[in-house]
Amino acid sequence: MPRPAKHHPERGDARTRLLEAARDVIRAKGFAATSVDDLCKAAGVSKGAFFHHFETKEALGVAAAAYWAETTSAFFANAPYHRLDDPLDRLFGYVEFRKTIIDGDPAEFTCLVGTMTQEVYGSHPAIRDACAASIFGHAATLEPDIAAAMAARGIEADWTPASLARHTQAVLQGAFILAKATGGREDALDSVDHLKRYLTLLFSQPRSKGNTHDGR
Amino acid sequence: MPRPAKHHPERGDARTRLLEAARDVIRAKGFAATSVDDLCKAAGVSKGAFFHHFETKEALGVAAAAYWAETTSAFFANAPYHRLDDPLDRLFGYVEFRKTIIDGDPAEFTCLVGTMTQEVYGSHPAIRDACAASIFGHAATLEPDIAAAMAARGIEADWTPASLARHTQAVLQGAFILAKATGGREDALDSVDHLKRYLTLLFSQPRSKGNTHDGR
DNA sequence: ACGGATATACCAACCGACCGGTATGTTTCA
DNA sequence: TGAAACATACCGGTCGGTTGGTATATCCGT
Repeated sequence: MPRPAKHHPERGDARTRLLEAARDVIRAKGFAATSVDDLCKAAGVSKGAFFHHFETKEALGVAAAAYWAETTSAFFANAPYHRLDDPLDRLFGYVEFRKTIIDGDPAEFTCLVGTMTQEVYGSHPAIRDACAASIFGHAATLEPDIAAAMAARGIEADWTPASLARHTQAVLQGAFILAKATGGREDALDSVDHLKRYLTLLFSQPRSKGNTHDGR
Repeated sequence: MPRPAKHHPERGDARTRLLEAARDVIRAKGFAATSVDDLCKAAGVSKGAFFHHFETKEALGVAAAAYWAETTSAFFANAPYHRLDDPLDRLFGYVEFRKTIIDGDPAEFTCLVGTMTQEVYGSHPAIRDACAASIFGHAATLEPDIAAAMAARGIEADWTPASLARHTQAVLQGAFILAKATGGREDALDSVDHLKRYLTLLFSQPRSKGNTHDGR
């Protein structure tokens, strides 16, 4: 039985399909509850193919986290808010963009690496590290705008751009948990609104000199 | 449903030991990765005892969430910050108290029901509901102090005490994820500090409606 | 240009261990 | 003595992972 093969491209077809299946199924069921057979069925691939591309299930977890980091960073890099001139506007644009993503089922808008981190941080350090790299790498992309916004407004703070960037991720991850708990999006959106309000207050609260500017 | 009387209360009965084992093991390994045998071994009881007290593993998950709600609510109810006179002081006392708890290994200070929610929200609705009841029940205990603090300072806000209370839980849950990702507590503590700063800014806002933040 | 060696990409069948759960007791105590 | 509180042995199914194989693509000496 000759099967259609197309294997010169660097990344095989089955591998990508497995990674996409992992992204979807693990977000819905969690890493531990997702069996290799689940993944193979979702990807339309045999078990032999799975272990051809990934040494172990753990290795797939690591690759899935890396794939997530790749695809999401491209996704955010192409988002429209980057075209805004003011750094602070871009920061608010990011948060607003995150809000627009929160739609549909939690399995569709929540964070793969956040979910996996919480589940496997103790038992699969390799996956945990790959997830951490994704989370903190994404947070780091916010730092330049935060730093520029602070500089533009002469803000002297007892917090760093890095800590605020990571805090935004904490709020988002926590919002996802609330959304999963209720099954709805409202509490998550409310929490992101609180984050927006925090940013508004932070950047309209001159610590050093009285600078009067528009609140937004 | 009601607890049977203890016949021979030496060292606590098997049911409680299983619940405590569930609290510890599930926080470290997650619900799905924790087997019934794991729980029995950790609790020092036989498998027969497990299924004598819990119909299924899912039923144990529900009971573990309820046990968590019970024990944590007693824990917070006895915390010293409740003795403060001012409602806002009690709110900050709560947050500060949460900070002091963040110590040791993540498995020791993170939230059982937050972890379980994220993992089983899709596959075990009964557990998810029990976890949600614990999370939102705990958040609700903060509402009276928030409302009183708002009233005392004449704050008219576009947010409700309930939404702020839930936001505090979102930040804490998100902070736990950061802690699990890094293995350390610093990012978690930083995030809670941002929450404290947010509360400070919120409650030092001008009390009249003439403030300029549009928050959108 | 061509055949063979080699490597890649995949598949179906299979394996031992372990999973959640059960059947059948034995002990403990009101 | 009866029921609740445990314990032991076991079951069918599923788990992550292995085995042995096939079809195709690429390289290379001739």
